[in-house]
Amino acid sequence: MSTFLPVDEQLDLLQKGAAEIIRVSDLRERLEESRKTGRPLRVKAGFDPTAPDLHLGHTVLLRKLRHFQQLGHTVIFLVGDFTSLIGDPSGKNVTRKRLSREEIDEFAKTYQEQVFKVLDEKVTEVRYNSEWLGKLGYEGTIGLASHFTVSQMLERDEFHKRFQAEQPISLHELLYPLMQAYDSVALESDVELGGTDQRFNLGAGRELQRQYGQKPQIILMTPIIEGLDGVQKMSKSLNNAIGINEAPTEMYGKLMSISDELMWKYWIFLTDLRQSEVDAMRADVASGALHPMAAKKNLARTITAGFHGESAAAHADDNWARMFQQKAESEDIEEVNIAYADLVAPSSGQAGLLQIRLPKLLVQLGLAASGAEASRKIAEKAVKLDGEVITNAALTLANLPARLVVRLGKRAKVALIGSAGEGV
RNA sequence: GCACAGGUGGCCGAGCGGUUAAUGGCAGCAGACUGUAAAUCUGCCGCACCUUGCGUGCUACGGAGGUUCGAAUCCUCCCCUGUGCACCA
Repeated sequence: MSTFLPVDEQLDLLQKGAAEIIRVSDLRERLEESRKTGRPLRVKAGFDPTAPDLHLGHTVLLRKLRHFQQLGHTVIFLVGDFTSLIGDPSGKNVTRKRLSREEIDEFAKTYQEQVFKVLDEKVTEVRYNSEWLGKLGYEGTIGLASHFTVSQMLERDEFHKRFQAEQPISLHELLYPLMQAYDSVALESDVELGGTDQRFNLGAGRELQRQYGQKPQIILMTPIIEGLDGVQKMSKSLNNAIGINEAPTEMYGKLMSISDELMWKYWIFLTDLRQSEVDAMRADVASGALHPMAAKKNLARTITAGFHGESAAAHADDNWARMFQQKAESEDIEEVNIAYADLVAPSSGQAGLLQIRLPKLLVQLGLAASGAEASRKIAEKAVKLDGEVITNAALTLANLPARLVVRLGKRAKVALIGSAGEGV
């Protein structure tokens, strides 16, 4: 049953956008064997069910998994629930609290909802590593640990750097690579995918499989892509990420804000275009045949459509053009109901005058983090009310149920100020 | 357990008794510029209040006390990190 594509075609797709494959020749060999016997490859990728808020950086890996699925191989979505069960006090989080079974299930569920925006749910095998790690016990753990030496562990760049910098390394952190490696043994994986930052852990899997008499898995590493700033890796905590659950207009707008240089990477890692197609487009921009902004709009639209559909992407496209190219207000800015009482100065409640404090309004709208910050922004002439720059913190309203378009920098919101306690 | 070196604002890192809400750098925000950007330049970058003033008050340099007119800076105890030594059923 040779339902698999010729090996060269499979390799062409799989190699696109991969940072590194260990080793390509092994992958070819294994693909040939699979095609001959009709046995799909078992392709594993692990996920911690702790931060179920995926961004485009995560989708680089997911897209690659999807490619394996498209070629008919078996993708195993491995939930690393065991590490969460025992609690992980690593890094700066002093003590990440130990999660309950229910919490893990909840996280895993929301994780999968997001993952299956890219992966095909019907053909994905979902597994939990507590299935085998939970049974290992102390004895099993020691046995596992005996396969590695301390200096092997310290070869890991992360550990090495921390050791050199006299930063703390908790003992249990050394055990995580072992657990991940054992996952590969338990699943008898043919291929494991991970980010380039996972190199060490992925390699540990190969090593351990060899010691357990299995053929070592092939490693396919996907690059860590830069976030909106174009320098640091995309990460929610660095505030440079595009979440896959973000609204179409947000997603589109953020994509438009990346640098031209970064755009080409996004084309390769976040769309299905082949390398040759991207190269062609890049040549067109270089020659002046294609405006870089047009290429970027196309990118923003393509990616947005992948998560929200064509019509939502088209709408985001129009909206962006109106907001930034024509400098008009967005069609669908968020409206926020605010109680009048929350906007007046606590001390001077002047009767008759509908006077409010603008800083309070900005805070209520979420446009400023604090009143002090809002006051500064007003002084900087960064705040616009219905299109007019405002420099005075005190604001008198004409009548009470009021509607104001408030803009601070790039962001704008509509304030609906109600009369009494509870908004409009 | 002992010794030594450290713990400063989101991060890195100065300051080591007083014009210090605390030099710099990074990150962030805003303005200008532009093709939306990026790069560059400029301003801001603890919180609250209003009289928006080079205003008033509060909070802040691991924690708790203490010395002093005055402490991030000196003392005591405690907590945490690293390094070395010791110990190790």
